Amino acid sequence: MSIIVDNSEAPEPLAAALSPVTANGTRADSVFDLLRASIVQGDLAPGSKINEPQLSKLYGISRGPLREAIRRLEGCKLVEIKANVGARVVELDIQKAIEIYEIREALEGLACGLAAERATASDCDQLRALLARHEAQIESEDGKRYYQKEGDLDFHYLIVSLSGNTRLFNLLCDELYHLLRLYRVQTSSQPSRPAQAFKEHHRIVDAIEERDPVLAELLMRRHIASAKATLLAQLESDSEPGLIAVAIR
Amino acid sequence: MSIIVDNSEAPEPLAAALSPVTANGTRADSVFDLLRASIVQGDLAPGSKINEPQLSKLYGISRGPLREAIRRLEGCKLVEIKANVGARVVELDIQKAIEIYEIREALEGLACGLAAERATASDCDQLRALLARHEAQIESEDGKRYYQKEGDLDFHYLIVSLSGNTRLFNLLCDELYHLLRLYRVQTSSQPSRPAQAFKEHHRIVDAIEERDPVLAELLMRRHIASAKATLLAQLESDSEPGLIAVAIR
DNA sequence: TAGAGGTATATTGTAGACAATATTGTTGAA
DNA sequence: TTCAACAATATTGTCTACAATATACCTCTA
Repeated sequence: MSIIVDNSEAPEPLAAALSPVTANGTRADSVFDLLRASIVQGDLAPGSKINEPQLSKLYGISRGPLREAIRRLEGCKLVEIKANVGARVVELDIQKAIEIYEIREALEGLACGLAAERATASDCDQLRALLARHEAQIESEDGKRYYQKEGDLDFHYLIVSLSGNTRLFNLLCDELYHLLRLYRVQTSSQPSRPAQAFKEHHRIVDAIEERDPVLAELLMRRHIASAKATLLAQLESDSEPGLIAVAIR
Repeated sequence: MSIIVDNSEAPEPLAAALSPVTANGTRADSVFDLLRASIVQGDLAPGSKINEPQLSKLYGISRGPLREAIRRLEGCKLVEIKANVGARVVELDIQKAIEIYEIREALEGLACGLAAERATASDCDQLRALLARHEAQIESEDGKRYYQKEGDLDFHYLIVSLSGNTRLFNLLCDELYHLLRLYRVQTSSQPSRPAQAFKEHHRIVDAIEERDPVLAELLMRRHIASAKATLLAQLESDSEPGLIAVAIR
């Protein structure tokens, strides 16, 4: 599923890597996508330095657009920049995880409530179809892993898009979710509670289908609060500094 | 109150303007602050084009750091960039205002609940002192305007900081609040309901002081929902396209 | 006159070179 | 051996110039 192509010292690595992904846009946009993917997938380790000359040579572009891309990553909180020192990939700690989950609970609760108000019948069909697909996939081992790894975010992604709030969608899907994926890569990510999560997903869709915004919000908040609780429990056992285990649901 | 000094073709306008504000940091950081202030104060009108050569000459810097600053503004949603076309100051419409207030209600509700859990006695004293100052200022006409213009955000600012959630603080105070200020500049901003808002502020502090997170969250959400309702009512009357009136509380 | 086409201009996107700062390594003395 | 000061290196910050694209204007035709 890697977006990045394996370019070993190709003369035009960026152009080669990006033409299939994003034909339009500037180089700064392209390296932003590439860098974000590299960070989220763990190719650029948390805490590691962003070396401008090195990356500039790797991607075959000059440092100008590269620096613009880094600034955007800073806006997404994926890197931290110190003046005259440079950028480092963000490092995750317990505190940050708690903060993000607090925010996520509030925002996804909002999104779920709005979705319950605005979702059409065909939207609900889409949700049901997604859950059915998950159910089918969850039976095979690969599918199970998929569901645990990406399926959950797919579900949340769809609900947020059904909220109809564009800004909320950007906030969650363009910023927070990428950070969550980063957390996943860092964690050993033992399957925590897939069956329970699956059941909760169904109940959330029930509430949306019944046009019950209050219940939908409550269920989503509880769903995410459970994930936070699971996370905190895992953090108790894992005491490795700098590395934290995060349960995504 | 403008931060920008009136530099008519000065040789080092940026250095002159910035030394008192931010001695450290890069030029990109400095122009970011300057540009954000210009946008928020209305010196750069909504919808207007960000002309790089022009601003570069105005601030006495090259386009490199300027472009980095613009990228950061994009991250704050204060400008919108189109590839090969450039950046424009964001234009506000009803839809965007509604979306922002929905998000604000959820996030400030969260912040207020957290503040009720974590605020110390001295924190509560600070809140009381702030309200007392507002009460004193609200009696003079100037103070009244101040309270309407900035005092309210001061109150919300303090509560968010008491939440103890750094990321939430950044999200609200470094991004959303600047947008709200921008809305204020665009609006005729007739004093909407200062007395009512003042009462609501007091009740919110009561709940925080009594360590009642649920009530604190509820009151804050209601407080902001009222502001949203006031806004929508004003939008009914104002039908000028592109210009919207926003009640901040 | 209205519209299409093409040229001229302006603006954005990018590259490369230089300056400023931080980091690293080395030398010397206590 | 350890620490401090200094030199060497590397990296970041910035500027200037050039290429690519979009915009504006102008001409020509129907």
